Amino acid sequence: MATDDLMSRALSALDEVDGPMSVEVIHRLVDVGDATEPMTITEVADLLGMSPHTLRYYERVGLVEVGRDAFGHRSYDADTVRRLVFLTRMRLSGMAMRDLQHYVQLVDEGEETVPERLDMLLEHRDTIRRQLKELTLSLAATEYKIATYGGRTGSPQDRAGQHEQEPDR
Amino acid sequence: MATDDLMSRALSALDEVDGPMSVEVIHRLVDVGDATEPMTITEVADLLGMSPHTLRYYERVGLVEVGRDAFGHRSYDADTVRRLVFLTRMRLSGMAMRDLQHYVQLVDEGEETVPERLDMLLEHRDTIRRQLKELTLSLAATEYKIATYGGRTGSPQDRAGQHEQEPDR
DNA sequence: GCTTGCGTTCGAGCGCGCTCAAACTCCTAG
DNA sequence: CTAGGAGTTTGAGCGCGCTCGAACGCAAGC
Repeated sequence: MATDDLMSRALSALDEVDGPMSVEVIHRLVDVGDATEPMTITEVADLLGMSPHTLRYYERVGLVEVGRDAFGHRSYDADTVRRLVFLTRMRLSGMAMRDLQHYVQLVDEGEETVPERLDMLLEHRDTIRRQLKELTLSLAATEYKIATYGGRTGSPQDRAGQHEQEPDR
Repeated sequence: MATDDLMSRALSALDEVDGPMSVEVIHRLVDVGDATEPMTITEVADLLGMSPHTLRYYERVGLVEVGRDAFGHRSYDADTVRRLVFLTRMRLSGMAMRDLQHYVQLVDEGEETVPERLDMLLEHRDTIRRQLKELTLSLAATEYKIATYGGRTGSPQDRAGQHEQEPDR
């Protein structure tokens, strides 16, 4: 999955984020750069864990419009950064570029598209939930196999159910 | 993510799977076709939610060896199916084909590669855990935006924290 | 005997999401 | 004055994981 790419990049930056899912965390997701100075492309790239190349690409395909400063360099204002944070979140959870393009098009069309946007979000929420299920199953399978190999999983139910039946083949 | 592809296929089949993560569930993951008759390619494809094309492709790249019956048709025995179930689980959780190829090569090399296999699994377990974190964040962001749009999320903390600050832009 | 269906092999093609190279502009520091 | 560094545009290229088409084989049913 190309999502995988994005994901793996984002994951490295995630290691220290732990603790409870709180409103505060959600705000970190949504309110980056709240009423702050415009940012350069590399600053935004660093913030989002992506390359300037990718940011230009997102602009090219119409996901964001970005202003220029006096030198012709891109200047990302707070709103644009917020949108990019949102888009990155959606990408990370597997929403296709195609769908994101559709979504921002709806946004540009105005308030009467809110219901359709809502539908997209609801559907995507379900997709994420299913992904969570799948991943949880994969995690269980992985830990199961780790257990059959006799490894310390570091998980709660560590040494449970090793009845030696040749892990692989 | 190409993983996305596989995932989305698998997800549709997942809708009815609910309830607690139990040993029973894990066994469903690992012990499909326990000591049963060999299966045809389409049977296995249906079981795994993938196409016969993809199964042939997996064989081509060396992930499995598959015997033939009297007609030259592929015949998947229980061990092979088990391996495919495992491989599919790993793919679904984002392990690269390259890594899976390496893994099965290690399996073929024998018992002395168990430590390296274990390392791979431990690392992959961590990857899955990070993905779960990421997805959880994305889910929160999605639900937050749904809330700002005034939609019923169907989630516990539905109408919490709508302070109207234009969802998008 | 001929069609239908399910399988085979082989190589090529494709969609996605980036990723990069080349040639260029502009500003700043030494 | 020159060199370095950060940015720009455009179009092309790439890696991944399938996915497909074409030509063929074999068996069962009408």
